[in-house]
Amino acid sequence: MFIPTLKESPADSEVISHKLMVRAGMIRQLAAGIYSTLPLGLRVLRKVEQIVREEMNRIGGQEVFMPSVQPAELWMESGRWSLYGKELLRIRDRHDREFCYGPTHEEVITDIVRKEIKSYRQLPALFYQIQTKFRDEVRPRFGIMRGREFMMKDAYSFHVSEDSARETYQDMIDAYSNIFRRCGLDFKMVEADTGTIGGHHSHEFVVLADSGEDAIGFCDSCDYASNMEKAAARAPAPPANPEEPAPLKEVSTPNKKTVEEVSRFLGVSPQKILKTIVFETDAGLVAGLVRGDRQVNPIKLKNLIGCEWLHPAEEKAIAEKTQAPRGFVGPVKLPIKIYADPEVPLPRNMVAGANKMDAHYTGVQAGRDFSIEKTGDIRMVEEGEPCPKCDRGRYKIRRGIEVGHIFILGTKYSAPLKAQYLDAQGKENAMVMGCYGVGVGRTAAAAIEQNHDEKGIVWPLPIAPFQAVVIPVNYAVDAVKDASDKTYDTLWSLGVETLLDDRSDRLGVKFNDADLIGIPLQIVIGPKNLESGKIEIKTRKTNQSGLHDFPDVLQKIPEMLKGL
RNA sequence: CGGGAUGUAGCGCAGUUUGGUAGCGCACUUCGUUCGGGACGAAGGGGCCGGAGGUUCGAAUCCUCUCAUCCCGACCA
Repeated sequence: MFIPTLKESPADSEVISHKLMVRAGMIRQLAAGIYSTLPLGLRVLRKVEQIVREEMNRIGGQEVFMPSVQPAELWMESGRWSLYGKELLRIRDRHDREFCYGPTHEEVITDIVRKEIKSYRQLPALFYQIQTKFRDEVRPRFGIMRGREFMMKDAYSFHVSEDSARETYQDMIDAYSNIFRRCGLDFKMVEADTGTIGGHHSHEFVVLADSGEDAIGFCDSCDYASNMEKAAARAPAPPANPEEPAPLKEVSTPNKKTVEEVSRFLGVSPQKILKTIVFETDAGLVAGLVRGDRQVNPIKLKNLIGCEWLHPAEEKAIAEKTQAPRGFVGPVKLPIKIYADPEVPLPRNMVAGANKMDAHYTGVQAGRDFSIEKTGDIRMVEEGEPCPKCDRGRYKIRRGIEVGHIFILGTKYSAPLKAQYLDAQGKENAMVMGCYGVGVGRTAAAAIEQNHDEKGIVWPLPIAPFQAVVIPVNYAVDAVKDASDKTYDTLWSLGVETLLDDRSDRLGVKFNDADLIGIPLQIVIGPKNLESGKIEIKTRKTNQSGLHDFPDVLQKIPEMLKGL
């Protein structure tokens, strides 16, 4: 088998899974975020795929295979042709017709279903596929973990009702839990924002790893867990001793722009300063107001406003509306809508920018000095703060790799694409949809992140490319060759996927490569042990080895594997 | 898309400051000796120094442009 291992990691790799996949001869890079999968790597992907298939089939999923190249019209119909942005790789054919390389397949599956499924009697329906997707990521990185082209399982369900969708959603939760458990992963299911896919109910499956790109918050006491995009803050308790309202007063704060500078200059704690961040949105400029020691969570803010998009406003746009440079913006007499965190309107005297250069107000009171358009949780939560769900828990914040994401979409696609069914009363309704993704390559990479040591990969048995590797000490010695070949053949006949290292390299090379590619069981066959009828069996994970009778032990190997 | 860095043999790198026609380690080929944890010796093969243009008698080296890749940030199922 072609397994081009490397002693040194390529210079352009950063995370451990990327280094090890390249070193183990699983993948090679072709362009930024685009990888070829070599034989060993493919065997792992196929293992993950097979587990996914089994779990999808178990809950009634039917496998399909949809085109990777999709016509623009379909995307225009759903509205995403203009919404999706540069991440969508757009291409033209020879007739100058527009297409895209599919980043996901809601449009295509919905097109199939709207044409073929007409009656409530045909619902619910659940389809899935395992396909290569392309998303033209701004910055691909971390090897196969954040590639532009990647293998993904995507599933789509169609229902007559929200309740029905929720049933399938629950099935998916079970299936996904099985998938990631079977892949040997330590994962968490967390509440998530729906992002550009849309919908209103969503969970991510996240593998805890320091190299992960997602931050997640979870309770150290109950089962609450959420992506930091969404992690809820517990409603603030009103202060025990409300402060006597002080008059609004302007104070000079020359060149004090940051919360920290103002806090030090005026001798007030950051908690008593109002942080005013101006955002540009499709609904115009808005201000997000949080306590000085907090951070605005733009996604929560966007959801509170109910707008399509939002980003921090340019200095120029701020100046036009407020006559104040950044750092001196405040809510008092601010001519734009104010959205505030619940910590803001508590009865306290606050400090805020005076909307003019080098000045702040003290004694600011929400309600009296400015009015709030809408109050809601719009801040980032922090490590150690109280859990929003239970009374005892505290937030923990960790990084993780998103390996699965499930959504209830509602009618976001079925309505514009007119995927309708006739109900029992003969009335037309839009189907309720759900969609469910698993990053296949990312799951394999995540498994490496969680299962490796200084020598290389330590594959969990279910996704190991092979279960055993036969290492002849010297394949040129007839007795060793015969015993090795016999072991190899016997193991395959016993259903053990086995690799035979028949290279003429020195033993050390073979051992090191075997450790690197992480096959769970190493079977070492050498002339000395063979003379006394023994072979050596070593487990990769524990590095423990023992001598066993040859060939009798071969029959016991399937049993030994079960114990791993 | 902003900031930073790097492109020299299959891989990892030196050489660039101070211009003189390319080197080291690993890998590869051949021979010999080795052979239970990345062997040793000898002899070899392989690079128009990312690309284009310019300066110069002469450019891997200096200048301009360009492309690629990586890192940080912004963004993101």
